[in-house]
Amino acid sequence: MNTGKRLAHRPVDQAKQDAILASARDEFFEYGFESASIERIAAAANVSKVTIYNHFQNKENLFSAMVGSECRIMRGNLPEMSDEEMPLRTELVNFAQAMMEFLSSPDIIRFDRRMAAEVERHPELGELFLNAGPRLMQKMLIEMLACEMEKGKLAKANPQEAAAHLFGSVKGFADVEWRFSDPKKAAASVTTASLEAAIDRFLLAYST
Amino acid sequence: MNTGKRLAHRPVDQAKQDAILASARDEFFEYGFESASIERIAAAANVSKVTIYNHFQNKENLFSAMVGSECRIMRGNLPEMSDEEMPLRTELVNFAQAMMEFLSSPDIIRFDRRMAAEVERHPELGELFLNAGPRLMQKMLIEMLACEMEKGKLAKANPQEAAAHLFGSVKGFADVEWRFSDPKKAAASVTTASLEAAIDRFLLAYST
DNA sequence: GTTTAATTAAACGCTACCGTCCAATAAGTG
DNA sequence: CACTTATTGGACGGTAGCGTTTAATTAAAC
Repeated sequence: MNTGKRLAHRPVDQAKQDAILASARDEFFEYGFESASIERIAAAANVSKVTIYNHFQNKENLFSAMVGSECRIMRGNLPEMSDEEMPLRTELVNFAQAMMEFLSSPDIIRFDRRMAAEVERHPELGELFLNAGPRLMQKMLIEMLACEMEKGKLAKANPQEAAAHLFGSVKGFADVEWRFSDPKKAAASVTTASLEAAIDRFLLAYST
Repeated sequence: MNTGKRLAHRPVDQAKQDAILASARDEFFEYGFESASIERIAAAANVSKVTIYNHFQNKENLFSAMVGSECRIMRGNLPEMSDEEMPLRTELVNFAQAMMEFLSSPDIIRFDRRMAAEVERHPELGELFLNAGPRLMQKMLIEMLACEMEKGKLAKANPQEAAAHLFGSVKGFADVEWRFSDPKKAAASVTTASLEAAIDRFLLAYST
């Protein structure tokens, strides 16, 4: 009796799978879904085209798998709340800083730019992305603010709204510039000072 | 002697030019630059392929011309400040409302989604878009707030920063949802109440 | 060493599009 | 009318990619 494993076979080469997904990411992000070439992906991954088709059936599946994989990675890299007790302002500044650094990183911007276009043809991947990134960050922020309201450090208010105000104020016009201009130039425009100014205005608006 | 006009010729059919640009917009926005088909554009515009090449030389030029044309249109549709005197809060709410309606319109979202992707390959078009839309709106807001600060209705502060805070607070998380989820669903989430809440917090943070 | 499945290289038929060329026609001006 | 230019349809060579097939090779399990 065997335990469900097939008995004699050559196992899948996991390294190749990873290489395929990585090449697929580069190719799809560079050219977009429609004009990405599976043959280039295969070549870049040092893999036969047939191997790709064996595992992913077609372009759609490969793209979905790639996006899923990238979402998992992004999820793991999300900025986290620190556990230590610290003054509210410090806590907010730290979070805002981590958030802006994350959002302005080249990988995220590339992901953002390309996914925005592909969502029209792949709506379900838009939801996947939202749930793996933006909505998670939103939830973290909401809980954090709700907690501070509970503790009386912030005026009682709708934490969902407060999170939107904080998040939005900190971003300001920056994200638009990131998306449509040279990210390097745009990223430089976010200074610690401008970030702290946003936090301070927020604290003023939500002071007890 | 003639005035620079050539004397005997068949004039360009302007209606055809417009049809070409309109079809180009639909095609490029639907498929992206790389996999848009000039032959489909020609067919959709009821025009011969040669006519397109006569006027736009190649795909790049056609794309640029289309984006330029769309930017001109967008510029004309930007929400404007009303001239009438009215209470500050009313003024801000009106502007915010117009802004959100503009930003969440299907045309703008489509434009935004596609341009984000194409900017990597056409950086100059990103600048064109920024200057025709976002940066203009930013400038309007800055001037408006600077003016109110001058009048003493708002606390003296950096108007550039204040504009970022106002703009960001009003948008909140909405634009992310617009871009990656079904715009119809997402647009519904922006209520007058949430909009007024943002304005009121802003007024609190910048009260004199 | 035998068996089984993973992987490969090469080629195939098919479809699509780019950018160009040509000969024919249409629509205005003088 | 004659003239000039815009526009057309069709065809062309060249490139490129998809998804499939085939026959051969490889790597592990037994």
